[in-house]
Amino acid sequence: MELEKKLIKILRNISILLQIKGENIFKASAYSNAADIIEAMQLDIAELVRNGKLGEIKGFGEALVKKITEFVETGKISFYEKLIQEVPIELVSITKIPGIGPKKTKTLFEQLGIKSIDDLENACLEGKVANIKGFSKTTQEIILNNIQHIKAWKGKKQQFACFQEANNINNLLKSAPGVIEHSIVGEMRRYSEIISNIHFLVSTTEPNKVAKFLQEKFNLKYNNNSVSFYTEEEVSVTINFTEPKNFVWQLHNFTGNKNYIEHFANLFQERTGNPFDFYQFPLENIILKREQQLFELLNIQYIPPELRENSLSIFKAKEWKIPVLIKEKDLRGMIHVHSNWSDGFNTIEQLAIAAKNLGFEYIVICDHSQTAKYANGLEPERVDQQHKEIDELNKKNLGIKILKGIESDILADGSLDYDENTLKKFDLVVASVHSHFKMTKSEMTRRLVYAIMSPYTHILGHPTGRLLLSRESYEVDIKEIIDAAADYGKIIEFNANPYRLDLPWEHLIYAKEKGVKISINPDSHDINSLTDIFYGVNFLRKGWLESSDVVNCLEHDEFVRFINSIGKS
DNA sequence: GCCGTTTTCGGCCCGACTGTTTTCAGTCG
Repeated sequence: MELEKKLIKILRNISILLQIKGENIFKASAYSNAADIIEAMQLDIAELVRNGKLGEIKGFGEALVKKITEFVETGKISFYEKLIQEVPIELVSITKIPGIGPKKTKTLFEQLGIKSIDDLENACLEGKVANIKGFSKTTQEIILNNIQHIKAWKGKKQQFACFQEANNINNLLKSAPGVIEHSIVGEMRRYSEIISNIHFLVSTTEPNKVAKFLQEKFNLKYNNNSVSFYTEEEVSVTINFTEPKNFVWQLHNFTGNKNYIEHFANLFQERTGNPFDFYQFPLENIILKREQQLFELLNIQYIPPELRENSLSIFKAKEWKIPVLIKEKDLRGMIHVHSNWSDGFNTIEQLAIAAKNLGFEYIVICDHSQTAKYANGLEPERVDQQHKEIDELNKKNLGIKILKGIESDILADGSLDYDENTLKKFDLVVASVHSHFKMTKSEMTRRLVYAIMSPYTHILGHPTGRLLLSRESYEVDIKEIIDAAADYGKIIEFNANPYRLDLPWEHLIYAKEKGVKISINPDSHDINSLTDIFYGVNFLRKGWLESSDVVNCLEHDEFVRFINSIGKS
């Protein structure tokens, strides 16, 4: 997939550069659209070029086929090479700043020669941006503010975006001379949503040998007991070395975060009478073979790595009250999936069969509602047509039940996107915010509570609206939202899209406390990302959820009964 | 640039918000 990744990036760059150049927007979109298709459908580009089948895929015309063929054969696209001579490639980074699109980027470049985010920051600080026509002091301040956000996000990645690199390093350590044992630790092992450092622990008696081996692959810094370096994707990596006798001890200590370790250290001291030492296991007569032994030694329950964030897990482990956390195989229902009726790539039948093959008993299709024009949302007439298709598919007995859902926009006033007659037709309604993000906290909270109160709402979709490392949550009192869901017996979504992971795990803990049921939903737009639901389970675990907290774990008939009971009381 | 076709070029992606205008261009979902 390396080839495709490179191509996707080039196509997206072409799209942005053409827009900066002032080309027809539809021409520019053709490139980003092609990139989206390659990504969503996981196309094997080299194979398609070889059999001459690329042109048969919708969205790939003569020009794109020619350029992509050139790319497969030479690794380059001459059109692109020429384009970046005309428009500096660095300008793409400026369009990533919220509120700055291609036109403003062009103006900034032409008038002030701004090419990079650093240039732009300096120009703002010098007050030059406010002097350009079309900009103002307020805009300048907003830009500066947004640059601060982007800088704070630099060097960080979403957890899933680090899998490949962590895996590569893992494989490398497997074959490295001198490595006795090794494990991932830190944020990755805890399943943090955002990763700032990929961290490994290596058991070895010959740290120099291991370091030398790694030195051949990476440009690294070597201190006594660790090496650090950056990957090609600019993620920081640390590898700590330890003597075999301290491996399990350090595995535990490098996994927990600071707050957890502080509380663990106190407990260790209290229960063993020995001072806590981060690197050396203080009890000389015991050799730890597994982490479990450590918890047994303190006479507390085993704490899974994803819970080692703070004192809560230690407190509960002392009381032996850590629950059996949800597992992938507990899931039975696939909820909130988009088909090609709105902005998805696959037909309902393809989605249903794919979900069945992943082991699911039922799937709830939730396309966009009518206000979401940009996503080809369904007007009431198309809702009827879609329901007819679902009825027919269900008659075919595909081996999976298909339910009629909708992802209804929550309008600015908190109402849903259809009249009652239409709303009654759905088996399930996910209500989500897709517009009017900039409201005051109290206005947004009132809006969401109003949507929760609707007798037709079953699930509140992506409750905070955050996009990891690109958009903050909108202003909302999330506790009040969870309280309202508890009061009205409504479900809250955990959106398993790897860029969302919304509701955040900290709030899942509160939702569980209040008895609110959670629905884990992939919000997928193609068959490949249905598996995001499995990725999401890790974060439900991080939020202390058990299978009994999650509606997707209900078998079909129970699920339908449960859904039907909502809003009727 | 792609698509679909009354096959050779017009439509495609709409509407709301924002900030800067004084009637609208640019951005975003």
